[in-house]
Amino acid sequence: MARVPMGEVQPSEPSPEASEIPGELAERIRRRGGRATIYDIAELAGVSPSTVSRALSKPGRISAKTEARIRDAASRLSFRINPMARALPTGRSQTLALLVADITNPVVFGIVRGAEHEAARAGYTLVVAESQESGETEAETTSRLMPSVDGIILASTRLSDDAIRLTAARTPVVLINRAVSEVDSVLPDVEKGVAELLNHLHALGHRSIVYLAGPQISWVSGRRWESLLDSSEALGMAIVEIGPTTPTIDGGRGALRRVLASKSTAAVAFNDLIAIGLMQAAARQGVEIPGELSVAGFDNVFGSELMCPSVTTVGSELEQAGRRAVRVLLARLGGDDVEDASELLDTELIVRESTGPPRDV
Amino acid sequence: MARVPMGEVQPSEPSPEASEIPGELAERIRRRGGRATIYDIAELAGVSPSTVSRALSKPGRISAKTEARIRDAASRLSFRINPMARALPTGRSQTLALLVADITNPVVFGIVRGAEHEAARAGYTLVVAESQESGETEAETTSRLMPSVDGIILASTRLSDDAIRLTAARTPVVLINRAVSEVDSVLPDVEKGVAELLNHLHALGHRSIVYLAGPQISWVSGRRWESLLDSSEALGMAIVEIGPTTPTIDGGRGALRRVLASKSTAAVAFNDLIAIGLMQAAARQGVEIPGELSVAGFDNVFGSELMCPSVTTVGSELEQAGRRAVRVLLARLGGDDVEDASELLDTELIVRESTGPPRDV
DNA sequence: TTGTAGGCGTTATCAA
DNA sequence: TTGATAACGCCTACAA
Repeated sequence: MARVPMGEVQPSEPSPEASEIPGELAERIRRRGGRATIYDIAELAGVSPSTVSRALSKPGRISAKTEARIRDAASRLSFRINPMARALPTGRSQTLALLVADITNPVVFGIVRGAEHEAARAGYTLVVAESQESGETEAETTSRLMPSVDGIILASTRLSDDAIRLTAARTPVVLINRAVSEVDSVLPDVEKGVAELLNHLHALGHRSIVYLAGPQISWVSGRRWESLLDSSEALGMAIVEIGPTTPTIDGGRGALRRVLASKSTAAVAFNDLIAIGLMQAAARQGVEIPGELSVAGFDNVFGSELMCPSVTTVGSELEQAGRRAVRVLLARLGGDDVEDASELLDTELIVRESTGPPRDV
Repeated sequence: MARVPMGEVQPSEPSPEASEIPGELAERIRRRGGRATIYDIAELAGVSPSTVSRALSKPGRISAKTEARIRDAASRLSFRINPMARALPTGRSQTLALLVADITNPVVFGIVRGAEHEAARAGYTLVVAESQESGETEAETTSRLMPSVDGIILASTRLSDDAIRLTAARTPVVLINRAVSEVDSVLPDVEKGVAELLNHLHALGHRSIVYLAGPQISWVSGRRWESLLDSSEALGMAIVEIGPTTPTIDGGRGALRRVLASKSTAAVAFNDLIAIGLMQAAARQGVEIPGELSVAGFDNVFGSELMCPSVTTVGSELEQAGRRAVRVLLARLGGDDVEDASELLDTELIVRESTGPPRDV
């Protein structure tokens, strides 16, 4: 805080004790837009640029005194390392990409938040991009992003297994909600939640179920169907799959007729959005829920609780999925062992108002 | 598609007609991880690297024939420019940052989507980060991101005017939902929507209103309050402001008691989330909505329509806000005139079920 | 522990 | 129109 009066010191002779920056240096930095480089620090601290580089990037491999002097100089110049300049020799941008099918789908909020926080915690930056449910857009976006990120997280990807393996061969990839051999993935324990759901429906008295599938290309939709099939067989319930459906509220709205046509007493939708749409259409047509039709969804999305009746759903740990995907990616990048990559994320049934006993039982 | 049989041509002599790559070159590229550089293209096309650079970055300033040859070579090597390498001399990363207070707040979905699409359309990458409603985190994130982006969009920022001006002085900044002199911003036409809302409430018979404010630091909350004040004065209605409240469902839940204590017949919440929380708390306490209390929110967030009763709200063009913020930023970067930056985004009242005539009128 | 020198892939300046 | 050549800011052998 003590300011040295101008002119009392020779500005040309930098004195490490004074909190003042030689005019010439200051001028040079100013002209450069205020951004100091390691050369400036080196000059101010009276060492070589490489020493500065070492001090800043791998602390400890340098004499404590020198390091302190360098840190001091760096902060006096409010130095911020230039990520691009660092990325050039290292090939590392400290950036991760997260690709989602639809940014406005509430399912991704949790994933994005978890991933962003975990990335920031590790000093990484997260780029979020949207494929709009299109494999083509996704492929394009992926290859556009690839050169500038160190790794990619594919959430609910619409790519083919081969396409995924191909990009995984060029850059580290972690999948969320999709399994492909040889590629890391973060998966929910679908079986558990589905079993809970079907037990619930069975206990209510339902014996026939219709599964309203998501997009044809959706791997999760397939998984959920398989699980439902297993569970319903075990319980001796009838089940049919109809679809595919766009995984949006609109998609759900358009599917009511086919659902009713199945004469099932309960409908399980691929996700909450579809379930909500289905319920809205039902309300409009005077179909009582859950009296005439029980409805359940997946994901425990924001809004499923607000809906009336509120939506019974199989929730999973979205935020956790995002966090773990980043951790797995960083572990790969660091050459570390990939943690519990194969461990499934917990999943659980959340019973709300959209499921109840079938009227005619 | 016609493949030249191996060995029929001298691999050392690249022939532009053949779709084949000299072994030595291919080998070098392979060793580098498959990523070709402009040097590789230069070699393959028989020109100098600088010519390649020109051909690829500013098409037209080169002979058509040479350019074609270069493009051909580039695609044969499936060349992708290295963004970091380009960023070094130009100082441009082709990346924009979008800072939001809370990623899981549905208000931001639209903004993020609009911004992401507009950015992608212009060949830019969008980085999304969250400040978690904290000015400190926001300042830190901003300065962390600053060196690696060409511009920053601050949506619902929690920074002080001075802090904003300071960062705007170092890097292009566009504000969404916040006005600060000398800084570009994208703003909604608050007055219009608020006037519509108060006219609606007045017509229903309400004469006393309570405004449940958002965070103290929220500029929008202040703007909304000012507007409400203006409109209610004009209509001769009583109005009081209470708060501040966390702009979440939980925040709204906790505010019911104070709202009821005001004895107003209608509550206007800072945003839909607060309105929803308020309504949930009311339902739990048996307070009938809209019979005993009318409730309205802002933003027309996903979920406000699902809630029951569904929420009357003042909606604004979120996606449009994101798009325009990016456009303004890019215009600044390009030195172009900033378009309709001062033009306000439309805002409109969406009447739903949470507002109705007060019971005792 | 520190400094020297060369390279990362691109753009930009200046000649040719 | 094209080609050398020198940045851009940092990292990293290698040498001292």
